Amino acid sequence: MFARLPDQFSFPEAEREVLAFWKEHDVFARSLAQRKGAERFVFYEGPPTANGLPHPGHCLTRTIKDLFPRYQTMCGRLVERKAGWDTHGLPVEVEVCKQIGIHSKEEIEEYGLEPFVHKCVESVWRYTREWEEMTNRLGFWINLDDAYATYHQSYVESVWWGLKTLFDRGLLYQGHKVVWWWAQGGTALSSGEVGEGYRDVDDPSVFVKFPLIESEPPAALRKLADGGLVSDVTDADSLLTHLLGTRRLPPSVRESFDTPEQTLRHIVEKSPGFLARLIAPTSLLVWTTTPWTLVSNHFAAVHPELRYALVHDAEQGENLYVAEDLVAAISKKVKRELEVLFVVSGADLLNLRYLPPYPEVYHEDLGHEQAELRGGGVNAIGWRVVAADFVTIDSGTGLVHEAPAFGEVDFEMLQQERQRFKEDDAIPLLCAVAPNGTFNDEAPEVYRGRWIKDCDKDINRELKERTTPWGTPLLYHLEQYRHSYPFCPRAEEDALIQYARKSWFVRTSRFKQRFIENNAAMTWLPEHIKEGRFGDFLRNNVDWALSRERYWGTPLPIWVCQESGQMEAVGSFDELLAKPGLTGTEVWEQARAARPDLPDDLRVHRPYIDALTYDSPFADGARMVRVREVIDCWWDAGSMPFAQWGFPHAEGSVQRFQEMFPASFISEAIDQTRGWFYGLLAISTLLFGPDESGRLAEPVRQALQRDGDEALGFPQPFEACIVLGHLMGEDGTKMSKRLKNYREPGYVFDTYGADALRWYLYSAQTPWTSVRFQENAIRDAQREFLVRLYNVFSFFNIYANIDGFDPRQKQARPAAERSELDRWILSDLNLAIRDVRGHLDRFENFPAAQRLNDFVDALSNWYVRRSRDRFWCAVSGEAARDQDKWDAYETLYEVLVTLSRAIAPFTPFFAETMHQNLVRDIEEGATDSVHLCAYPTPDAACIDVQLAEEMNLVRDLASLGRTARTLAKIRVRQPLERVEIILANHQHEDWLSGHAALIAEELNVKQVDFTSDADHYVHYEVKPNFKAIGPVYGRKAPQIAKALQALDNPADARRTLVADGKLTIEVAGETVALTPEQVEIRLQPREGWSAAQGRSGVVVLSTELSTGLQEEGLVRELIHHVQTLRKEHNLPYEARIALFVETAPELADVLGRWQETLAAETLAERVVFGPPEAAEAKEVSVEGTAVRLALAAPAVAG
RNA sequence: GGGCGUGUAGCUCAGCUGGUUAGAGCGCAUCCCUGAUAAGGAUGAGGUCCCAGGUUCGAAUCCUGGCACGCCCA
Repeated sequence: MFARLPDQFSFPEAEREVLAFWKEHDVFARSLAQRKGAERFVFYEGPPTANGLPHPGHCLTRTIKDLFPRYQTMCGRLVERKAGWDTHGLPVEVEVCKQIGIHSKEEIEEYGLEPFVHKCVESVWRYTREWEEMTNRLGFWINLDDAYATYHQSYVESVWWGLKTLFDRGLLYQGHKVVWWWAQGGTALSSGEVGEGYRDVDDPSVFVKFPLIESEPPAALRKLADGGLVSDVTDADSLLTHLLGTRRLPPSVRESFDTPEQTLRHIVEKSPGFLARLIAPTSLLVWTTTPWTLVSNHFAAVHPELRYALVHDAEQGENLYVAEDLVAAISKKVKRELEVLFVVSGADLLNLRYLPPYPEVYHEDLGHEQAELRGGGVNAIGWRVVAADFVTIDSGTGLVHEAPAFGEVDFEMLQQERQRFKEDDAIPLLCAVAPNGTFNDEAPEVYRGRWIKDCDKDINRELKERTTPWGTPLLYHLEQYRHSYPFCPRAEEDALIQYARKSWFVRTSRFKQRFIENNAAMTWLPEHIKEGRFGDFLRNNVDWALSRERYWGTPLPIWVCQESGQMEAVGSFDELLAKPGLTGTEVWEQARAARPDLPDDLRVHRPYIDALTYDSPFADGARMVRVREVIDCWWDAGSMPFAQWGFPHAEGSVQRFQEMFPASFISEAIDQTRGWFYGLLAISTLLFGPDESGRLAEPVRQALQRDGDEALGFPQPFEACIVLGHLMGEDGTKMSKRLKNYREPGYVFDTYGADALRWYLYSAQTPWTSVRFQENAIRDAQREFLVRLYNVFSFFNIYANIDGFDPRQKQARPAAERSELDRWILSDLNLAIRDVRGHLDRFENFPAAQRLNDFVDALSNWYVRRSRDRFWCAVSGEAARDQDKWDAYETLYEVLVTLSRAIAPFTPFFAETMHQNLVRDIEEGATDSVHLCAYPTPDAACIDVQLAEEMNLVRDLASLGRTARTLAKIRVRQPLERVEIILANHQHEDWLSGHAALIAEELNVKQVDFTSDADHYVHYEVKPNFKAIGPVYGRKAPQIAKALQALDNPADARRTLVADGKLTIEVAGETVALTPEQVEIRLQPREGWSAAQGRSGVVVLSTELSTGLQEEGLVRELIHHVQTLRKEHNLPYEARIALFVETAPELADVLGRWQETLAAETLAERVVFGPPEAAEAKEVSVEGTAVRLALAAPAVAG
């Protein structure tokens, strides 16, 4: 006996039982132990932060993360799953600040670094319990007891080891990073803070000349400009070369004419005085809204693809380069005509050299200095034109003044420029401003010590006074410009500035090529991430800004000599403790004595680590002091492949790391592209890959005891990654606690269960879709799959028990000998398993779930429905019939057992419920849990593709028959004499003829005929199969279509095609022979027939009703009413009744003749024609005739 | 401001290596079943595949531009 399923099955309740079962039997641990020594499938857990409550988005991540490890485990692999927590960084600090009601860095320091850090470490675990509860309830199997946490000492030391390795490899350096800087407060602001403080303000908009440095025009050219004759010129070519070299002509000009003389003549004769204007002195016209940054000018930027005009200003007798599209606007501003001499592209202007407004400031360094380029050759290190694609023509001149210290994009431009040079520090960073926002000693003396913005006016005045070498003022135009600009949200009068701060960087850009190579080997879902968002990010790689001027994070393990400024990195805590003359350990000891509950891990954190100083190896008597920065918490997360094991310090960590690298599979949401995904790739490539000379880092070779230099596990560091979309609220906007526009996970678990949520997330859309998280969508997904499957399961449960089916008895025949329906469902089961495995092997949960859904639909709506009679009929003793019954039970049993395993990774709870009921309760020594079973393997012997095709045809024809009935308004209850089926394709006709009974029963007809010549029922349409014709006939395809449409007699054409295997038609004077594959025959029922057409053919209904059929229809109708009445009376289905029927004599007469059927179908022991005796009667209508019906217990009536 | 993605039925989403009847579920309408039963099933209506150009014999699918939304970076 199978345990009877409850009358009211509750998924959430059943799931809680399953949870208890898993716990009691330690199933997760056993699923791992069982695979000991097996091939590994490596999973990395991207650490979430536990200082906020988990929401549905986290459920999505964990749902996807759970599926593939479960599946791979069932496929025989060992899939260890170590949990992890991200515990450092700004989010934690912000949370703590909120808690104690403070805001700024100053306030934190006032509050005290030590108590602040204590609060941080407490805050880290604030919602751990909720996270663990969600994880467990969702059925996400991961080892939470052995979780890594980024603040643990062993983790921190691993990160230190990595950083020291990079430091020693010269990959960690101090540089600059541009931040929004509150100068008065001396601190950088986060983007969120900056966003709060935008206001509209007026700033000066300055158009200033940068005079080009160029050689004097040759005398001959001047002579020509003064009216000389081209015929007198001896060397036209050199004159042209000069004009081209000084960008006075577009590069293409030489090609326009045959000889240099002709070219020159063309220029001279263009207009009177044209050459004279052309060779006038020239400036770049540059635009800025921050005059104070002009002091630190380094470059002028153009967009290489924009067009720039050289215009002549007759009033000042000089030329200017401006963007062509802005000439008119500038001309309007200065209220005079500007003659466009010619136009070039921005690319043509690159590397032109100019004199900046304040050349004296940096003259020594920049004036003439050049440096070697990586690709050979040299270039000036400043004061020249560079390319930048952020230059626009929205305003200004199309040429932008660049002071990289004061603009993020400008600084990035500098970094890219720097990469072109051999020496990393060939180009300096010019910065005439001190951190407090005043000009420093690099600025002209008059400005030093003054707040920069206050100097704008004086600088503008000075620009009027300063002149070009030919004596015109540098300032070309000045106006006010209204735009939005950020101010400090805490000190509203203080404008923020973008300002380059010293910062530590990792030289990732050196490894760009290796990142790209590693990425090329990875599998991304969806695919576009690979070359799109992620690939783009890699191609535009800039060095990783590692350090943060904050408090709660992995301390940057670099100590500086206070005398010499030399530095060294420290790779572990022990290494630090062993340093000569180490002092400061007492600070931690005292803190610990005062608060014994402080975790040991804190001793590697600020402020305790800052207290540790030691003797400098670089200068006698000097001390080594740690730099104050902590590191970006993304670096922590990206270090997890080795840091989760405490590699290489912790015992056994070297082996663990090697076993578990690289990952086979990871998955997180799209926002992790530049976070965790990049972190993993960058850190492992830098650390475990070869450097430029192809060598592995020495500490890595040591730790791994390797002699060779081959990279570790390629591709690094993960093979496949599913990038998830974001879940949105019910209303399509971002989920918001405040708006309450989504259901909490707990509510979903309690109402529908974890399986329902999981199935919804797997089956409703591809996982990268940004989808609305809607309660009814979860309910629908549950109904469509889980409830439907439950019904089949429950159906089996009821009847198997009634008939005493016992799978151990092996009463069924071998599958190959069972009925066609059995073989069909077993075939489809195996096909489904083959498909699902294929999808899951490729990490495609959505099509896999769809396939399972389709299978359950076929099982419920065709197999069980068509098999009902086999289950219902009583055990008869008639051998063949009983055998068929046992076959059916065995088939359904096998299907359900296999299915429970196939769905186990998706809906682990319900799969377990099925397994317990169907297998474990029944068989002695059966596997305890479905999750300890092997994933089903498709059995090729069971797969019958032709049968599947044929059964689909039957289902399709049945559906067409129902359509025809609906169109004819004849309900299925009314039996009909026959249907005729005209197939579009006769391939399966023989087989179908053998299954006419099935169709007949499904359509409630007495007879099914297959008609091949049915011209009187249908007309034919011969259509081209474009997919086959297109590639062969190309542009003739539409003509063929036309010719086919114009066929006089499509029916004949069809016959020809069937008989000859080809159809010959005339197309544009040519003869074209089409094969059956190249055309498609469509059938249309002719008018006057009750018929329906589909792709497979036409089903024609015979609608004539003989008296017998009519009567049978009336009886079925009455039976329907009686059954409804039975239900209204809540009668148990086996209850016997007495039936009273009071109606017109004609109908009573008919019913009388069918009394036996009537009585049998309604379980009536007595049928009385006449007024009801006791019970109240119900008025119904049978085909328009009134009937009074009543039921009574047979005894009462007796 | 830049990059990437998305836009398909009333709703939520598939499809999109180009092929002429564009799919599913829900909802809706009509109906069936009443021995899986506070379930189950059938049938139908419903679509300018965001807009405008282009490539092609042929575009929801490829290209360009625009609009809207989202994400990331500013």
